[in-house]
Amino acid sequence: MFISVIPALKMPAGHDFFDYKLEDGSVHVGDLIFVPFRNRLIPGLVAKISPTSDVADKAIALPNPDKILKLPEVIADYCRQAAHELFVSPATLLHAWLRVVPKRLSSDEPHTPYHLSRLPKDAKQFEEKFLVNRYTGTGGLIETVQKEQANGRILILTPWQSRVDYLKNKLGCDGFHAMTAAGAAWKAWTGFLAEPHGMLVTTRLGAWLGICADIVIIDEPENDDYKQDELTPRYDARRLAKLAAEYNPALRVISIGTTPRLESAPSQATAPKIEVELKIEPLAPGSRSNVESLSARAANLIAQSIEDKRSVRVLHAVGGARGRIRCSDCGWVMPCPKCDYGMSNMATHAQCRRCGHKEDLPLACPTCGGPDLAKSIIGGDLMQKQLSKAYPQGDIKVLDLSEWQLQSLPPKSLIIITNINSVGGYTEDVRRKERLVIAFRRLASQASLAQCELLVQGPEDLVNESRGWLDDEGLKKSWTKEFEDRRQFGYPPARRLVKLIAMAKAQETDPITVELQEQLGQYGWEIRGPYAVENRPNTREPRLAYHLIPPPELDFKQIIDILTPFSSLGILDLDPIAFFS
DNA sequence: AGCACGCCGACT
DNA sequence: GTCGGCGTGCTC
Repeated sequence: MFISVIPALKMPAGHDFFDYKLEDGSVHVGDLIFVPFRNRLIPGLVAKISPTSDVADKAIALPNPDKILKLPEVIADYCRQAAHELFVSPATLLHAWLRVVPKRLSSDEPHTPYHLSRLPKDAKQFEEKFLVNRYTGTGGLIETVQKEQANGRILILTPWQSRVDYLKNKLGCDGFHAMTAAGAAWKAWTGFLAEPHGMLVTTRLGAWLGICADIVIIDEPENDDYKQDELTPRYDARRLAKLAAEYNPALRVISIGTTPRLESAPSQATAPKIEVELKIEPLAPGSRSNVESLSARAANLIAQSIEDKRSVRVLHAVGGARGRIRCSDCGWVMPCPKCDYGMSNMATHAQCRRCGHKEDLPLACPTCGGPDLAKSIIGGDLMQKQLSKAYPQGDIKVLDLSEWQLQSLPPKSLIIITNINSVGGYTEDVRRKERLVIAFRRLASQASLAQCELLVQGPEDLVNESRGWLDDEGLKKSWTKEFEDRRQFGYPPARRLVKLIAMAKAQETDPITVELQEQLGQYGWEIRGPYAVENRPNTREPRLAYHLIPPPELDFKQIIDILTPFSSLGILDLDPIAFFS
């Protein structure tokens, strides 16, 4: 007997199985076992059992292999298909999923996780809900979990680590994310598999476990953070859940969002109206208060709230003391010596927001000798100081975007967004509006649930438009306009755009462009680029990004098959989140 | 001979 | 992607 194994290690695309000769003992497809590879034992997934092997001469003989876990048989095909779509080897994907397998395993006899073989009566495989109160509301996540608990094993996916911790507590179950220690994470997900009615909360990291579940619940599916866009493999947890449902027809996927996504087909979904006391304040030079970045109106509302003994929360995306270290005389900006990005003034030191590098604060401008290096937007720490001084008796907190995720809003407080432009986080221009609308609706929902008053400052056109985003009609209008813009410039979701990232320096006649033009251009593909990837730490190799736009008649499968031979050129991404980096 | 380094190809 | 083998060239 020969067994074909997917080893859990990084390996270039093109490699599929490694065969071993089974001398005695029994294994099944889906078993996770230890196999000898080079000079070590590594975990591997049994993907095929066959009496013959094409590489019988190379196959190492295995006497009774050590079993780690038993997983459902279908996981082998699921892993191979997902790897195929991602242009990586199944081995690389399995390695990314399993991460660290403990050296010492518990002595329990492993058993295959049981799951349903068909959909429960009257259940739909895909359900989509849109709610302002996604967690504790009627039909919300917590109610859904309680209702479905009897129906099998439930995997809950959420975009952020802080949400994992929040939902774990709310639901009283286990969970893990990238910051969970390896042993604890292993225990969490293997424990989930051991229990037929298990519950687990995780981020995109654990999305593959959906293939072992009966129900996957996706929290805030409109959030881009479901997509790993920095490392390989660049998988999208939402796609993995959908693929798992194709391989396990009994798997149900329930999505609970607040804002329908900008999609390639006009969405039929209705966005729930967010009822919130919204005040908008266009940023104008004349309306400053004595606190930088806050308008006179904001200051008035703060004073009023303090008087009424209400809390105040200010969302300000810039951290530290100053966003940049900029000379007020000549405009010099302190660059990071490592990656050239502008450094931020963190009060005690200068720090690069991109690569984290720290430096001493300069005393004067190295170009002109000017002493004032504070000509830049105020940071949250300095704003907090100014506010605490102005309103010493009030409960005022200035929070940046990441702190905001960890805080719950005091009921009936005053919420101030210093600049609506910053709530979507850092994004390339193409997707700025989309991210902004989704983030704004999320913030407005939070404010609505805590019955807060919301003051939004920002550029006049944006703050004026923002009120419309709160209801379905205004949102559809914005999405229609946004979709039309994307169509005009040939960006997703209006057109499919495949990103290729290659390790190469820009040069006059680029060999990759020549190859792509020759091989794809003549079949109706449009090739754009290369674009030099900016802001790379100078210790890293330079990279080039290309856009490959397939002719519209090709479907997803055909595109993958055509592009597979090009995967050796670099990283291919069928569904990129960022286009130029 | 002993060692560092870099290139190349195989890994079952 | 990673590791080991092997050739090269430097030093003792």
